[in-house]
Amino acid sequence: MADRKTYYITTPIYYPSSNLHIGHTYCTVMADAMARFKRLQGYDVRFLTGTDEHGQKIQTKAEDAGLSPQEYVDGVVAGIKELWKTMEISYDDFIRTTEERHVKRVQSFFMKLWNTGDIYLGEYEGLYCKECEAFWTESQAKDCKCPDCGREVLPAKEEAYFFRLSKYADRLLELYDSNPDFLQPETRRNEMKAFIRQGLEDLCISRTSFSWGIPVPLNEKHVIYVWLDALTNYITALGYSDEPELYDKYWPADVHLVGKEIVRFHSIIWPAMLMSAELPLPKQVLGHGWLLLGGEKVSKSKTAKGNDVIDPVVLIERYGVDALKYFLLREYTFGQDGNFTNEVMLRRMNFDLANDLGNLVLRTVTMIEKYCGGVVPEAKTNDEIDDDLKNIAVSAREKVEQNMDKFAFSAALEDIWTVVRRANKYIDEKAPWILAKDESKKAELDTVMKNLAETIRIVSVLIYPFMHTASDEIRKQLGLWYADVRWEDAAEFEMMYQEKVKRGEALFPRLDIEKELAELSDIADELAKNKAAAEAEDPVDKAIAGSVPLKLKEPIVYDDFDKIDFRVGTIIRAEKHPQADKLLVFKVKMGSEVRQVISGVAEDFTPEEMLGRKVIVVANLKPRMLRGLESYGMLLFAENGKRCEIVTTSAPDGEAVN
RNA sequence: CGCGGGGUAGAGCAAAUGGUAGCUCGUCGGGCUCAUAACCCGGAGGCUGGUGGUUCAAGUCCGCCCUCCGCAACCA
Repeated sequence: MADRKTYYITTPIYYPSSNLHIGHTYCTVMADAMARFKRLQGYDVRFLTGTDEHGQKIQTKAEDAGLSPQEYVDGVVAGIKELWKTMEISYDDFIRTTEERHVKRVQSFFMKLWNTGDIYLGEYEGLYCKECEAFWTESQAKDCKCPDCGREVLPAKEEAYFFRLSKYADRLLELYDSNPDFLQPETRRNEMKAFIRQGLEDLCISRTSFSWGIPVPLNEKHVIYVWLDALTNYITALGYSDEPELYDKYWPADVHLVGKEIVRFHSIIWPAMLMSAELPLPKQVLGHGWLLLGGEKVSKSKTAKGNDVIDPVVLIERYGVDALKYFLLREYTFGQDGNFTNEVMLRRMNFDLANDLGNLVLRTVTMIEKYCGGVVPEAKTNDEIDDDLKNIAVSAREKVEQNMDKFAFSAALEDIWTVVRRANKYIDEKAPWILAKDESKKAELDTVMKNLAETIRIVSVLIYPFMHTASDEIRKQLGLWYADVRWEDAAEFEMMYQEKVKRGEALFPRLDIEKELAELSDIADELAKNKAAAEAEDPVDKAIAGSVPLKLKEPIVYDDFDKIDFRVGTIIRAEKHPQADKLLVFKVKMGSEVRQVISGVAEDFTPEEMLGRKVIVVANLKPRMLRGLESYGMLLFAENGKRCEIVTTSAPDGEAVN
């Protein structure tokens, strides 16, 4: 057998600092669909995913949890693998950067770059937090405060190895220009070009400030810092440097599928390192967009936001893997950000899957059972409508291929759905229930049933890369259980003969969207609570996790706040208002000025209790008459409707409060 | 002047190399009863953010303006 063409596709290796969310799922689902598509087309596919397990953050997290870093990542990685199993991700290899095969090959790659002279020892300068023993960049450490502990960070230096990234700027620009496909979509390429033009600095590739990493071969004080460790996974997983069989077969990769935020690393650092090592470059880097929640980026710390449940496991339990995959691939256009809400998801599932596809299969199988004794008949007639259906069904395959070549999953699925919709329309045009009433129309009725069966068979092939379980179920119902799914069959119309159909359960049950929304909302609340309970070792973290937003008045801007003049004062006289039960009349000394302020706190405090107390006064409030006496300001109290506390301070009288 | 991306029917999104602005949902009206209250047909609804240019022709190319949003070296 002649060697089949190979296809090597990768996802990023994910950072297991906690469980993965719908965004990671989105990326991996795309890679999986592509891998399955290429396999169906006959390619020899290799699909790699994995985890990037080293670094400061992991080390710290593990310490907090009282585990060794390895124990910690083992736990998280087990969860990730479980998720991919649930999602039916068909990866061929899962690489962990803590595996021996990776460690030794990274060291070998490091030495390769060292020997070319592209690595040198220098000094890393950054903002250092002593407490956390971590370096931060200026943008991370806002206002010179450590983003983790909030303490001050100070400029510091440490010895570090550097890679001569700057040397490759011109070659990278040339790569983009001579090979526009290398980096897609185009907007990402423009960004990278601009980034390179503003000047590349050499890249720090080692650290001494933490130890959870791969040791630098020449110098055990250092561990290899993120990029050289992580990016090389794409070749170490293939056996680079010591087991050439897979490497020779699959490298260079056809596609590195990555999120837009790490395009830079894959399209600048990675090719530069490969150039230095004189290895072939991947054929393509594709940067996809993000799923947004209410316009914000999804983050690992959220399993749900508002009412939207974004824990893929929950969604799969309720709606199934196929429905979730379909939604992710159909709803969003590759490369662009898209908004995730429960509602758009449920609508997609209902309209496309339940109403269009599921219903088509059901009504067809039902009619074949009813009108043809459950056996797919032969086509004995033909007219223009039949031809139109056949043409649309048979020509979809090529359109899907064209769109898949561009990673336009959404458009590819749309192509498939034009077939589904045409089939539904075909039923309406042919009205088989009328044909069935007239014995003389039996031949035409048979044709309709046969053509529908063939069309659905084609659909079952076309959707296979996206929803193989649904595809299998359709084929089972059509009596095609005996036949393998073959891509080329999607271009053939006459393939079925006397298959025995069998009506099954609804492929995609129709969802009551209102009801689902309400239930998902409850689940979101539940998840938030569980999360708070489960994760809280540190009482502050617990508080943060359990935090529920306060119900507040309309937001104000700083200028509004700045208009208020708060002053510190001392109550030097306190007495009851002669004409009001609830009011106390105070004389408040604020530095040079003494003024009268009336407060409605007579039910909470006696004049004696208030005398001599330090208070905070809203000093520029317009004076107001209260039962015949003027009040020149207000005092601050904390209150909950029942009980009242003075807001106080020990600062000198007259001072401004901000 | 840091870099970059958007602004298209009520909503959410599409529109290689410029050539009658499409899709899904919603809405209004109709059809059908095989089917998961589903399916099919038709209508209404857009000066494609604004403005000035290039062109026989601009959502698409160029200038300026308004506006929303990402990124700035460990978040898919």
